[in-house]
Formats: sequence, structure tokens, C-alpha cells
Amino acid sequence: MTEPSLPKSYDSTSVERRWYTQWEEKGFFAPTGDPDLPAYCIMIPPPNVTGSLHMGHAFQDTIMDALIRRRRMQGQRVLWQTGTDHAGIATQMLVERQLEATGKSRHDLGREAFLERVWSWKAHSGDTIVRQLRRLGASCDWSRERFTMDPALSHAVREAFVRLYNEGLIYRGKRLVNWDPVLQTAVSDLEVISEEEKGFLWHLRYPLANGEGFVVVATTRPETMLGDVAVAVHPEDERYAHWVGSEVVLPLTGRRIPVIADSYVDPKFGTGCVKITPAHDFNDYEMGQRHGLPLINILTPDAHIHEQAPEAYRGLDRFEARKRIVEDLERQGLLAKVEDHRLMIPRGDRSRAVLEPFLTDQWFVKVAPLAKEAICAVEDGRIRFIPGNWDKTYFEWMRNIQDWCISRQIWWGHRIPVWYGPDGHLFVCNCEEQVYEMAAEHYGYYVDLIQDPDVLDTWFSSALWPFATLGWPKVTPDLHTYYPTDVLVTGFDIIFFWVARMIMMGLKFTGQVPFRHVYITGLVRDGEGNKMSKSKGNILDPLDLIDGIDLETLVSKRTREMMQPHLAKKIEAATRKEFPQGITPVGTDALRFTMASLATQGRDVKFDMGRVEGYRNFCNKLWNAARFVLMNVEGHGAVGGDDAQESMFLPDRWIRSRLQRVVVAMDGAFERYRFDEAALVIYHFLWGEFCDWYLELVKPVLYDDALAETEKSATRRVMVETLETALRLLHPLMPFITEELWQKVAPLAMRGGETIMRASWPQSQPGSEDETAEAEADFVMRLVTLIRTVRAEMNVPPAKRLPLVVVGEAMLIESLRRHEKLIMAMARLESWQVVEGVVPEGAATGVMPGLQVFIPLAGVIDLEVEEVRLEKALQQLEADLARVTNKLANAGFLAKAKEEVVALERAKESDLKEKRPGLVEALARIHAARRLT
RNA sequence: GGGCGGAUAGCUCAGUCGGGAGAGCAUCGGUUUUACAAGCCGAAUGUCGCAGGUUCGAUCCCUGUUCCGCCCA
Repeated sequence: MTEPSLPKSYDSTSVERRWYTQWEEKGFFAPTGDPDLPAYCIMIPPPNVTGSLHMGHAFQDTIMDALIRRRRMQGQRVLWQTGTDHAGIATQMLVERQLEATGKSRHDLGREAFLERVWSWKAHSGDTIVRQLRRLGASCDWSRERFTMDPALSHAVREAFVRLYNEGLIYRGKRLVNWDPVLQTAVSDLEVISEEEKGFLWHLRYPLANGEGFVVVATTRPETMLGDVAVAVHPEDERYAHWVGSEVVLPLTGRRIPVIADSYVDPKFGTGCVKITPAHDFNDYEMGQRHGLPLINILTPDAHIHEQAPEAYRGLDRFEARKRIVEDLERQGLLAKVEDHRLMIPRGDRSRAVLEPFLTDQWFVKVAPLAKEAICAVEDGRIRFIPGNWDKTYFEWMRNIQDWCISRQIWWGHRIPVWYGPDGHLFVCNCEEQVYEMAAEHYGYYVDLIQDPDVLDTWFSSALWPFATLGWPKVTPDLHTYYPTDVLVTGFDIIFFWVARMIMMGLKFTGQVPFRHVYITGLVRDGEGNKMSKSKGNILDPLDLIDGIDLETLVSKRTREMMQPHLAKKIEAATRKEFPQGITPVGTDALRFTMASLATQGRDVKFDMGRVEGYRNFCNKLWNAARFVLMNVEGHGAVGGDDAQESMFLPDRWIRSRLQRVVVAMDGAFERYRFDEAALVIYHFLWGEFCDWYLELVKPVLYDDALAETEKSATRRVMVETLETALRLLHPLMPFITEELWQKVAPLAMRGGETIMRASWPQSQPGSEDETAEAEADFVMRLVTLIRTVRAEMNVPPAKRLPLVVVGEAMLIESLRRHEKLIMAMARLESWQVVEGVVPEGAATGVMPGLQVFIPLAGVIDLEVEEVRLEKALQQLEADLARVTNKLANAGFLAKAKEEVVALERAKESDLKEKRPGLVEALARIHAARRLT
């Protein structure tokens, strides 16, 4: 053994920094690989340029990187396309907030100056998230990083718009849309978050025009009554049938409006009469269309009462107006009653403002024809969701899809490529220079044009990401090589926003699906199962896990910039309770491995700190295993040798066979996107088999001075080769530690190469499993475990060497003899001998099928303890035996169960029957001995 | 109201050809054994939500049911 060339424990920090820089500098992330093999491509879901890395990114990026790294090792040309999203509303809000701090609004600056400011913000702060992404070890090709506002992508966006417009798939129209009165822009229905909140149900009396009483309507939004155009009842509601066709006088306005019948009305809700306000409610809008009712808008874009409303309320904020209207109705005796009521309040996902259905001119994409194709692509299997059930969610939405409002009344984004002539004539063009020519052609002379002030929904450009980043609309070699991409990895929360829209746009513009597989990850939640959010103060920053963070910093980080400062105390207490010591650094590899092991089929992932720590320990375990291997291989000359010299040493044969199975299992797990399985398989192999058994089994050989160096060299070779292969298998999940160790281990395994990233992925060799060795090793391990168990249960100190006496079948005795050196070392035996018939007095007994072991402990043994132990074992055995015997006595079972199942049960039975006498005898001896004492 | 998912060891979760259930963490006992105490050795632990059904046999398939969660209206 030589001096270790590695420090005693793994220090993730220094290793990670060093390797990532080297990889990137040497261009290892760029696609190379075999042009004859199919290329492999993943498009990163571009994170918001305003964002910072959260656990969801860590989760998804780990998976993408693992897929990418494995394929790269398999020799394919691999492209992981990276970049960021301009995140229209979010970014604009952020920069506006900074402006506010200087006492200015964006309007003070003007559009151009404001946009300059956003760009300069992006230049200085926009790279936070991509720097963080590097910390995760993400091997994306940074040389091709894109931003959704890059000129090339903007061009693609305009081109897409123009094409859709020319095909009649984009139109402009006055529609009821979700309006954010704070941001003063339309948003799409997906950007609305509806949550149940407390409110009231007001019952209002509307006098009948004929003076014969009142219609009582129930409403959650009394202020909208100013825009009422009808009262509706259910056509089969007998209570109100006689009113249908008559009129009521709308209070506060004096307007006469009809009572109509429509089956949309729920007779059981409220009074069964509802007021109809088509300009301020989506359902009422529909009903208004059905009945040809007028639209009366009562609100301004900032949700104040419109100047065409009754004078008393003009200019009031919507909530103030509500109060005043209710008061006025009450004063007039028109308020029948008020009930507490829970209702769904729509809020903007960015601003959290209560949204208004609002009548405005907007641009829409007619999605029905696009959706049809997109449904098809999933139905016929061109695109597959993993786990499979997500296609139901997708179908559900796609089949009920509404036209997509794509215009936003903000400044930061892709400007809609539409210009208006002096007479309002529309020119749609992907190029500002050309549009003037178009206009000149139209009018016969040059005119001034005004571009539409709106920008496009951010998701419109995101929808083009998979092909726009590859050069579309140009037909580029990249597009040809990498498109369709292989898999999209993303969360279920954006299936509608993004996945569906990419599929629609991809099919529309390229005629092909944008990706073949969609791997949907669960949502990372905190240990309690709560969604991580800033306001809850339960965010875990992946970098804080990697680098560690002390408690005080963590507390201040979580309570800083709180929207609701009163929660700070609670968050602080919870944080101190959950992380009394802060967070100790675990390193990127441990975090990634945790993410992989959590990547099960479920839709929620509760983040488990215990798990990360366990995998940090795994890193250290691996580190030390490598240390041990290096100590025993370095400086022993060449460990090579050809296959003819293969070791016949059982542990060598066994570990090689096991490794083969691991290679197969890893491939299977990756192909099925079962990263949890891949993690478990390699973890169990390295820790449970390689470290716990193999490395212990080789010690008696390596440390045996009586053996010649040549006898040890085959084992040294198997040891280092197995580790080297396992490192390659682990690399996609743990890139850093594997690289660090591989650099030292690979040369000793006769394997060259600049980086493990480009080393070849281990290939399974069918038929190379060694079942004989596995069975034999299994016997050795079971015997050793048996002896250890007996020792432990009889409280024999582990270090004490013991004599062993065995009774059993000749074949098993022979096996024991063959591997006595291993067994004696592993079980800490001093000697062993076979006896026939006469067993030692006062010995602790262990039984396995065909073999009984006795540890003579005369005088030392606690008979009572031994008796209890044996009785328990016998009881267990009897129970098992009874179960098996019953089964085998069952005619139905014998007749109908599969042969191998029956055979298995028979084998179980004979094993148990073989074991039984040993236990019975041992017990009898104990009983006899106890009678003597 | 519609759609989807979950309920398995104290905790977090695996368990698709239906043949008496596993891992990690935590727990308990032993242990400075020559790579690793972030370790080693050993142990304990489950009416697999509830009730029916199909089957020789159900954690797994079917029906119903309770609870929890998500999405949509």
C-alpha cells in the first residue's frame, strides 16, 4: 500500500470550480461526436432573464444535463441549447420599480429611453441566472446562448406573425379580455389566477316596469349594475316564467331592461335571477351575444367608473363605487339582503391585481385549427408525454382551447409588426423598411405610418424557441441536424403556457413536432409539502445547499424584501427551527443526485434535507473508496494484462458480473427516464456491493504478504477497472466528483482521454454475467452475515476472533473450505472445523439451509438470551413454513399457478425444511443446558 | 360540477408481467477493524386508506367509499 494521493475527505468546493471552468474553456460543451450517429438535442426552457435559480431549475436542469452527458458519452452529436427569456411583464415591472425608487415613471422617460434602460439592466444583471446555471454543472453550449429578444429571434417572431396573419390565423378584434387595471394591459386567460376569497352576495331589488313589484337579483359585484342590460332567469323556472318578456327599471340609471330566459342561469344560485352585464362578465358576454343585447362599458382602463355612467359615480374607483352604489340602493330600499359568500377572484399572475373582464381591441391567434394538428401529434404518438398520463391534461385543455390574446399594452417585448396608414389601413410586414414600400404601393405615394404600439405576449416568442434558436425561418444545417429535438424537460405548470404552444407553432411552421418526448417533472415543494414561495419564506436556494449558508444569513435572506413584513417573525421562527445550524455545504453532485433520486413519477416532490445529506455522505464514501483503490494500485506497476489472465478469484468474478448487470440497469433506467432508479442502482452498487463487500473481500488478498505480487495484480486490475466503469456510469448524475476521480483512476485502468465527459459510456456485454460466481459469492455473504448476526446478538465484541464449528452438507462445507480465507477474515474467525453429530456445549447457533454454525461460548453465553433468540427464529420459520405448505397443499394453486412460481414455492419449502431441524436441535440443547444450571 | 393525481415503516418515497413488501433518513445495540465516525457491524419496524368483487392467490386488476392535493369551469 502506498501513501494516499487524495485528501481524506471530499471537498466539493474546490473540485467544482476547477472543473467547470476547464470544461467550458476547452469547449467540451459544444457538439462534436459521430456524424453518422443521430444527433441529440434538448432545448432548455429559457429561464426568465430577471430570475434567479430555484429548486425547480435545479431539478429540471439536473435531468437535462444527465440526459445530455450520457448521450455525449455515447458518442452522439449533442446540443443542449441554452438561453434566456425576455419575460415581458416581469422585466418591465422590475425596471419600473427601480425607476419608481428614483421618483419617475416609465412615462416620464418615454418609450425609447425606457427600453434603453431595460437593455442596460439586462446587460448588467441579466446574467445572474446563467451564472447560477453553471454552478449546477450544466453542460449546455454557451457559445450558442440565445435571448428571446435577439435580432434573429425577433425576426423569427415577426415572420411567424406575418405568416399567421396572412393565413387568417391572427386577427384583431374588440373582445372581452382579462384586463389588468394596474399594469393596464390585457393578459391571456392562462395568466389569470383564480382563487377563492371572502366576499358578499348582494340581493338587489329591481322594480318591474309595470309597477307590480320587484325582481330580486343576486350579485357578487353590485357596481357592475350600471352596465346591466337585462335580467335573466332559467326558462323552466316556474317562479319567474310570468316575468319573462316584461321589463324592469334599472335602479340608479332609470334604464328599462328586459327580463329574458336563458338556460345558463342556475335556478338554485342566489334568487335564481341574475343581472346581465355583457361588458363586464364573460358569461354575460356570451349570453349577450345569444340574445343580441348591447354592451355597456362602465369602466376606464384603470378601473374607475367611466364618464358615461351616471354622474354620481363618475371617476370613482371600482371598489369605492361598489360601496356607494350599495349605500344608495339601500337608501332607496332596493337592497334586499347581504350574505357572506366565498367566490373566485381572478388576479393577475404578475401584479396580483384583481382583473376585470374588459372590452378592448386586441390581437388574437385563432387556435382551433392549430390545436387540431397539435392534438393529432400526441394522439398518433409523434409526441409522447412521460409520465404518460399528462396527455390527458393536454387533451383536456386543447379540446377546450380559446383563442389566444397575444397583444400586451406594455413596452418591453416584440413590437407587433403592424403599421397603420393615415386612413387606418393595416400593413403587416416582417421588416420596417419594406412596410413603407408596401404602403407606397398601396396608396401610390409614400406616407407616414404608425406602428401598432402593443407588444406580443412573451409566450408567443417562447413558442418559437425550439426552431427559432436553430435559425428558422432560414433553413439552416442546424435546423436540419437538431430539429425535431429529442426531449423537452419541464414542469406540468407550463404544459398549457408553453408546451402546447410550442407544439402548435412547431407543427405550423416546420411541419414537424418540436420534440419527441415531453418529460414532465414534479413540482419541488418544501419538507412540509408547501409550494416554495418568497411570501411564505420557505424558499430553498439551490446554491445555499451547494455552498452552505449560516443561520443568520439564511434568516435575513428569507425575511428581506417581504411583501408582507408582518410574516417575518413567523418565517424567522420557522427557519430557526428547521435549520438550527444553518445549512452545511453538500456540493453540486449531492444536490444533483438528490434531484435524480426524487425524480419519480409523482407530481409533487417534497424536498428532503436528510436525503441530500445522505448523498453528500455518498460522495465522501465514493471518494474514500477511490482513495483505497488508488492506494492499492498506484505504484504497483502495470495492472494491465489481457483477458487470458482473467482472475479466477471469486470476488473479482462476482463484482464484474454485478457491474454488467448495473450497466444494463442504468441503460434501462435512462431510457425510461427513471432517474430515481438510475440513482438507486448505482448507489447500491457502489456502496452496498463495491464498498461493503468487494473492497472488504479483496483485503485478505491484497494484505497477504505470503502471496506473490503477480497473484494480486489481477485483483488490482479488476478493482480499478470496476471503479473506472462505475465512475463513467455515475458521471451524468455526478459530473464533478467523477471527473476528479476519473482523472486519477482512468490511467491506471489503461484508459486515456482528456475528460470523463468524452469518455465512452459503458456498454453492456450480453452473456457476460457469471451466475456461478454470483451464487457462490451469495453463499459466502450469507454465511458471513449469519455469523455476524449471531455474534452481534450474543454481544460478542466485533474485534474478538472466534472459533467456528460447522455441521452441514458436503457441498456447502466444500464451498466454505474454498473461500475460508475470505470468510474467516470477514466474519473475524480464529479457526473453523467441521464436526459430525457431536456439537459443542453452550454454543450460540446459527442456521441456514443445509448448514449450521456454532460459536462455542461456553461459560460466556447467556442461555436465556440464546433461547429467546432461537425461539423467535423458530417461530418465524414455522410461520413461513405453514404458509408455504398450505399453498402447496392447495390444488387450485398447483393447477393454475405458473410452473416457475410453483417451483419457487417448493424450493422455499425445502429450504425451510432443511433449516428447521437445526433450530429445533439447537433449542433442545439450550433447554437441556438450562435444566442443568 | 368536470378532469387528474396521491393515500405503503416514525419521516421522505420506490414497488406494471398479480405469487406474503423495499431504500434513504431517523431509532436502538455494538464498534476508533489497517479507504471512510459524513464510517463499520447488527437489530427493530408495516391490518400496503376503508369496504366489496374477480382470482388458487390482490399493495398491484375491477367497483364503491373516505380523506388530501392539483388543474379547469
